[in-house]
Amino acid sequence: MAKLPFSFYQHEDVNALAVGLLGKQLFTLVDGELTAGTIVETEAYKGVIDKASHAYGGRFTPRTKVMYSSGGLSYVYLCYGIHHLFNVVTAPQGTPHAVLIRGLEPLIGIDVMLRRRNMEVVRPNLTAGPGALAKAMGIDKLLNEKDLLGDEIWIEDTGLKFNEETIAAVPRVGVDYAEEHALLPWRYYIKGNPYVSKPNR
DNA sequence: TTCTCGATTGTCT
DNA sequence: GACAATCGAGAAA
Repeated sequence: MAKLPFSFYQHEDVNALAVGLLGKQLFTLVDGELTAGTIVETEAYKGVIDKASHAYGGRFTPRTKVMYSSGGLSYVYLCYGIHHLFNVVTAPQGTPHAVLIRGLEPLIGIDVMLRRRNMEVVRPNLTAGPGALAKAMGIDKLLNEKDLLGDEIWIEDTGLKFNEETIAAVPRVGVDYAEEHALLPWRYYIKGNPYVSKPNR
């Protein structure tokens, strides 16, 4: 087991990176409690040319500035005033690409995840969906702008590989406002995995 | 300063 | 299947 190196996050091709993150393991150490899970669903957000991205058109604000940093940082933000969503910042400095983690298969600290989610038994909705998994992993805005090579939140390579035919590429969720970009198949997931989120609507 | 609305989820009908 | 919850970023003034 080894943390993904700095170089992993520097690729310009955010779509390839979103696929590459599938099967990797996301760890958090929050309040002394270790949790981890396998990434089974991601979405690519392609910087300034992507209408669904917060950095579309080169928008540079206090919130989005972390996306312009060199890859390998976390980008956590609050959505709908309720849910924290966790992104991996990618690409070299100046290119605001990011990958949203949407689905996670629990591995370590499942009891901790259940407590954080106020659940009794493990069901797929424990960590299926970006808001749900962030809560289960203890991710909130305090984990924004963290170095993914640090000891609070990081990603490890397990050597797990998937055949191309087990990876689905479909349009992203919840970005209808992005017009023609809403149709781009930049959502990736492991076919058949129960921890893949269900599109609402 | 004020106003609008969202990369969602859980609950109720 | 419809809808409320809830708050801060971003834009306009």
